[in-house]
Amino acid sequence: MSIAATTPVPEAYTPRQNAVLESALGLLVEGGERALTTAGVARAANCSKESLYKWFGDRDGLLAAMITFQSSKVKAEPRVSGATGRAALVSQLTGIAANLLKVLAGDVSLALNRLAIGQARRGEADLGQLLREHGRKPIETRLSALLEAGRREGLLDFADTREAYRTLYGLIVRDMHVRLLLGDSLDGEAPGARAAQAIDEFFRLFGREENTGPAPERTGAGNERTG
Amino acid sequence: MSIAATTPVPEAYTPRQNAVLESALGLLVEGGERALTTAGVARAANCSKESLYKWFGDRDGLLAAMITFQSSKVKAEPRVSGATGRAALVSQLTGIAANLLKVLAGDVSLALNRLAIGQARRGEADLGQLLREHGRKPIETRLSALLEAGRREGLLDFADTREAYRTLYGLIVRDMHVRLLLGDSLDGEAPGARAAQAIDEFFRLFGREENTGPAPERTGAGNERTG
DNA sequence: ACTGCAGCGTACCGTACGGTACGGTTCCGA
DNA sequence: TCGGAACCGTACCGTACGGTACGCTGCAGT
Repeated sequence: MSIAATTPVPEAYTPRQNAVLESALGLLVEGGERALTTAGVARAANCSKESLYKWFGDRDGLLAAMITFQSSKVKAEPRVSGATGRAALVSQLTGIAANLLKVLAGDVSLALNRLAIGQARRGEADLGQLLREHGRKPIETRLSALLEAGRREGLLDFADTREAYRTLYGLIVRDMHVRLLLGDSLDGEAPGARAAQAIDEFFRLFGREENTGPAPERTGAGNERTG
Repeated sequence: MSIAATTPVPEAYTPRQNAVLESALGLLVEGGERALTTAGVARAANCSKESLYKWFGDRDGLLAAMITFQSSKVKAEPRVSGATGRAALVSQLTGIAANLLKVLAGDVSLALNRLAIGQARRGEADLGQLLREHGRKPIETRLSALLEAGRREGLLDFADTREAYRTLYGLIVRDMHVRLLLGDSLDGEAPGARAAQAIDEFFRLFGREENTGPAPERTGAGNERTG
C-alpha cells in the first residue's frame, strides 16, 4: 500500500542502481518471481543486500522500482507526426498498434505483468495499479488523442472516446495478452499484420464512409477477410 | 511438470475432497496465493496435512485439483438450442458472451488465473496449460460451433473460424480481463450490455447484409450467393 | 468384541528467504 | 595523510513453509 510513498521523491536512480535493476529484471525474466530473491539479486548484480535495502527500502520497493525503471526505458516513444488525412491516421494507428503488440509480447513486460498479477488480491493491488499507471495509461492517452483527432477531421465517428479506445484495444490485442501470460506461445501472428487488420476492422466499425471511398458496409460489397 | 501425471486416473474426487477443494478455493479467493499454505488449507478444511498429501500428492497437485474441480463446476452449461435464424443466433451468441464476461469477472476465476499466471514462466507453464485446457477451450469450441453454424446458414461470412473467434473474443472481453487481473475494478460495464454491443459489432464486421432483414425461419437453407 | 483402515491433530525437520549486522576495501574531500 | 562515507561480501537471525512422522479416534467388516 505504501509503494508510491516509500520512494520519497527521486524517481530517477543512479547508473549503478539502474544496472542493479537491469540485472534484477533479467533474473525475473528468467526464473520468474521465485527466482527474484534479495540474495539472488545481490549476487547477480554484484552488490550487497545491505545496499539493496538502503536503495529500495524493501523487497516490494525493489519490485516497484523495477516497474518504474522498465517503463521509463520504454518511454522513448516518438511524437505523433502532424500529417493529416485518412492514410496518415491509418498509418499512425497501425504503427502504435504494432508497437503495442510488440511491447505486450516482450519478455520483460510479460514477466512484470505476471509478477503484478500474481501479487494482486481482491482489494489490494499494489503493483497492479503501478503497472496500469505506467504501462497502460500512456498507450491509452496516445491512442485516444489520435482517435479524437481523427474524429475532428471527420474520418471517425464515435460518441465515447474511452469506449472506442477499448474496442480498438480489443481488436488489436484480442486474447493474445492473457494467452501469453498463461504461458502459451503465439504461433505465428505477426504484429504488423495483426495491427493492420485490427485498424481495418476498427475503421469498418467507426469510420465515416463518406471519406473512405467505396463504402463497404452499405453497398453490401462484402467484407472479405483473409485469415 | 507432472501435474497431469500425479493424478492417476480418478479425475473425480470424493465429496470430502470436494469440500476440501472448495475451502481451498475460498482461501485462495481471499488472501491470494501466499495465503494458500498447506497448513492453512488443512486448518480451514478441518483435515490433516497428511490427508492433503495423500489425496493430492503435492502442493502443485492440490493447485491442479483446484483448477479441474472449479472447471467441473462451471461445466453445467446448457446445450445450444436448435433454433435457427439471425435472431436466434444473435440471442445465443449474446448469451454466451454475457456468460463469458460473468465467468471471467468471477472471484474464483480471477484468483485461479492469477495463480496460474503468477506461476507461469517462459517455457514452463504447468497450471497455465491446464487452465487454458479446462477454461478457454470449452468456450472456444462452443463459440466456434455457433459461428460455423451461422456461416452455414448464410448469416455470417468469414474464412478462418479461429480468426473470427478471436476477433469476437476481443470485441467481447477487450481489456477487461487483464485489468481485473491487475486488480482494477470494472466501473459499470454491465455484462449484458457489453455482450449485446460486442455481438452487434461482430455482425457489422462479419454479417451478411442480405440476411439481416426479416428472416425468421430458415430451416437449413443453403448459402445463396448474390453477386 | 476384534481388527484394520481412514483420517484428524500435532509435533517435528530441513530449507529457504527477508531482513540486519559487521568487517574489510575503495574512493573522495579536507 | 587522515577521516569518513559508500559499498561489497559474508555471516547471522527469525520465521514461515513444504513435507513427514506419530499418536489418537471413529467406523466398517467379520
